[in-house]
Amino acid sequence: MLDNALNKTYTPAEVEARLYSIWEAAGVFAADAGSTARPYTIMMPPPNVTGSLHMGHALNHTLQDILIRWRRMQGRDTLWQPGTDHAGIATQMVVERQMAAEKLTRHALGRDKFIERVWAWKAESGGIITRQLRRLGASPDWAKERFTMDEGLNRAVRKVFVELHKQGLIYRDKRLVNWDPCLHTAISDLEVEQREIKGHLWHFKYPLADDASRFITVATTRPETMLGDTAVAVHPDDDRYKELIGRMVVLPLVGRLIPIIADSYADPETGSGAVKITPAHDFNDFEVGKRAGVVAINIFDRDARLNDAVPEPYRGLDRFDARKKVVADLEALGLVDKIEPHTHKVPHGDRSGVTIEPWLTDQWYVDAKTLAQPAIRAVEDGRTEFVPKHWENTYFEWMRNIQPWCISRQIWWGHQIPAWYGPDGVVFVEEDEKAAQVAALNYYGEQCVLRRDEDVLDTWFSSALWPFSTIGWPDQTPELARYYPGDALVTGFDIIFFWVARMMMMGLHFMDEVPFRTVYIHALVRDERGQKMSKSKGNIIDPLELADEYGTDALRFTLTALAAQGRDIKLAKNRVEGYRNFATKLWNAARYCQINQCVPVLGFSPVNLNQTVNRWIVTEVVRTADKVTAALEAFRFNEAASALYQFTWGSFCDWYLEFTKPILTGADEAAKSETRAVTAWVLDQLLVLLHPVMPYITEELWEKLNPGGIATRPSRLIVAPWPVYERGLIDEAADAEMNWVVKVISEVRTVRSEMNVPPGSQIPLLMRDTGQAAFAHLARHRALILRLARLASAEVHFGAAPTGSVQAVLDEATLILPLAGVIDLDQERARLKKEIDKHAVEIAKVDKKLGNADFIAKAPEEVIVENRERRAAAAAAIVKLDHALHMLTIS
RNA sequence: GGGGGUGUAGCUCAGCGGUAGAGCACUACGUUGACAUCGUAGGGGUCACAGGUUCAAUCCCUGUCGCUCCCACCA
Repeated sequence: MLDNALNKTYTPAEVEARLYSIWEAAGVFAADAGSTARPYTIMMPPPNVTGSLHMGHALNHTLQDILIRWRRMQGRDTLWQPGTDHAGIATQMVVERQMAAEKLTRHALGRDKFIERVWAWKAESGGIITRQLRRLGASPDWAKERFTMDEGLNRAVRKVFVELHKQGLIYRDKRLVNWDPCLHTAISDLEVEQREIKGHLWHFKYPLADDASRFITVATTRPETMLGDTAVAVHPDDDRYKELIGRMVVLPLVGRLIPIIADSYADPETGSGAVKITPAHDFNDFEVGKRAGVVAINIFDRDARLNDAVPEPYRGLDRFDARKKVVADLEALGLVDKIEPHTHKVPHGDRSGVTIEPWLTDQWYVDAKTLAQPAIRAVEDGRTEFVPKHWENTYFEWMRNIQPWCISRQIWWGHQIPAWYGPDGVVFVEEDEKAAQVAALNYYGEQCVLRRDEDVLDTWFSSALWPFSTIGWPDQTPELARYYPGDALVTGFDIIFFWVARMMMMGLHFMDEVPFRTVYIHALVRDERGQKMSKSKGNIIDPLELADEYGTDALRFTLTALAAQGRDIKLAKNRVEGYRNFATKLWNAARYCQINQCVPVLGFSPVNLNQTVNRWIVTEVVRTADKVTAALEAFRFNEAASALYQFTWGSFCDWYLEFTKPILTGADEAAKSETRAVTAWVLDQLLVLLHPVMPYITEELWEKLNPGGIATRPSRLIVAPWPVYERGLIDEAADAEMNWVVKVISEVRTVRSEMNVPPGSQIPLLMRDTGQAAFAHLARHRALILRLARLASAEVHFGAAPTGSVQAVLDEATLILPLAGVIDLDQERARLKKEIDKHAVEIAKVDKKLGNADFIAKAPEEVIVENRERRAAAAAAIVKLDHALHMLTIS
């Protein structure tokens, strides 16, 4: 028993590591495919192997863990599938940066050696993030941990690629891509971010070929691209230029003759109304060029330096140097019409941060448009639901306008594309080289050397398969049958397009069923001023530092309490501090219970209780459990947290534990033992309800408060059953009685404060004998009434034969209070008069408005007269008056 | 240009047809035998603004303004 005595405070650091390893060793996180229980599945968004835990992860995984722990306690067979993502570009960058310090480049090392090195790095550092998730208390099925590049997932990726290719849903195409000149790879539209840049708009004059004295003026923000111009476009209806359509201009600096073409893309209202066309380096121009049948001239190399397609003086120049030179040279020729300051959005690579160039290359694409159709319908039909609902708009908007998805990347770290080229460039897409050889043999009729495509797939390609690839697909495993589709997906809105949409497409295509029923989109965590946390702003709050300082449970509770739907989370440190205090409060309540020998009683059931206060707290427990369960079902995490907080601190600590003190120190042994048993029971229920949010402190208390072990009480809270109560436990009468008590107490307090009763002195509180037969149960409430009086520093005199129901007695108490002879009636009258005068004008209006002149006019006098004996009536009248005034202000 | 979100106490935010809520901060008093405190009470709000629907609007509708996010585009 002594071993389990609670220290004065809770020390998180001590218990967290110990309890986590106990849980993990006990295997309670593991899903059980052989179980008969209903499964509940959450696919963890795999964090990048390069990652370290930030506040977004902390929120994301806390919420998932709450759901998983809660469902586990409900008896569901939970699978929380963990894993990490190989994060192609990000990881490659990390390793290359490391190598740069050793003056090494990946090209010097060679592909195989480089990849070896990345694997070595992964082996060394890849576990950081999962260790950090453990510290958060996350309880996924670690034994099933996967990596997007492990063998099983590789196989799934290859199979998906090959099948989609055979179905014509993956194809190779030459078109403009977003080229990252720093990373030397194409990236998808989603990996491009537009940044506002203060630049210039240069207006150049292009002379007409057949009349060098006439010019057509074009404007550009990227002067260097003029070296690749192959046309000038004007609007077909633009009268200024109609006669020029079909004539040629001489492209300055280059000398190339290029046509003036008509295309409605040219906006007569913008600039000069004429626009230069550079098909190889602008997405719009590419389309215009295609329509007009003009050639596309590529003027950049992969570093975005000018290549040999431009005149000699510009060759090899960086694009920005070339820009300066082009402007200077045109200026020298007098061909610069004007230069205006111009602010515009410029595409940047989200990883490299450099300006992206549209560049003409061969890449692999997914026909997203086709795959999107079933994915759109699934959400329309409600087979998958977003919470909050409005994110469905975002999803639809993007899916309905979806563009081909460029999936090839010119990097080394990732899933190498399973495509092999024959000597003549014919491509064979197969799951492995052997199959490709067979296909080639069939095609050529002889063995030949095949060259594998060097590119790798976009990281998100493999993540898109996560919901089924991790549980066995393409094999038909029991896990695949049991855990697909998942129940909930918990993620941030920033990856709805990157990940959620693509899982929907792939899941529906290959599994013929949505990958998850509900997508819960949570908010972004910002700093306390509402700024996005970022390294460059230096406003990052490290979740693990907070966990060190205040305890993991306090951090988890904070995030939960702030996770309201529809608003970003502004995280302030003092919130965490507040919830640390909450943990301390809980700890001390438990300590109080222990000191008072409130220990769980074998076979105890909270029915047939004698003490009102006990029936009341049981009622509160049931209501709180209902609220928490309903809140979790609706993903309203903050409501769950708030119900738990209010119950724990308000109902349990402030009211129940205070009210029962007189009982516990009193002489009524039956009442005492009942109260002890109920107190212990309530605390147990509370620990159960709090466990999903605050797993550590609750588990620790569960253990400490159960020294002997009770057969019916699970030894570990993590596997304790989530409560389902009998409706009969709700006792409305007890609830009403307690409300009366509370009301009386507040009445006494009000009187005290209004009468300026000096501290320490007492108000006599008389309990009038109603003259009826004594009720036995009044005696039961004696302690309660005494407690009430003590709280109010009142003195209680029981009549010779206390009678009536508790409520009746308390009712009498309110009536008798003012008769104690301490109230200064003149003072009271003046106070009321002042109150009424203050609202005289309004009263008159109310009077008219309500046609209730009689009551209002007489109210003051009557109220005061009545009040000489019944202060409560006066209070009621004031309330009525206030109500009337309120109605008035509305009208 | 298109689409969201949001505007409630000094701060951070809940609530969302029926007399305005919490935490923190502030003030006063009380507490050191569960509580690195805790308790009780208090001050503090035309619920952004203007219309509309309703017996009744912070809540629903329309519009305006502010802040913010996403997507597209600006030669």
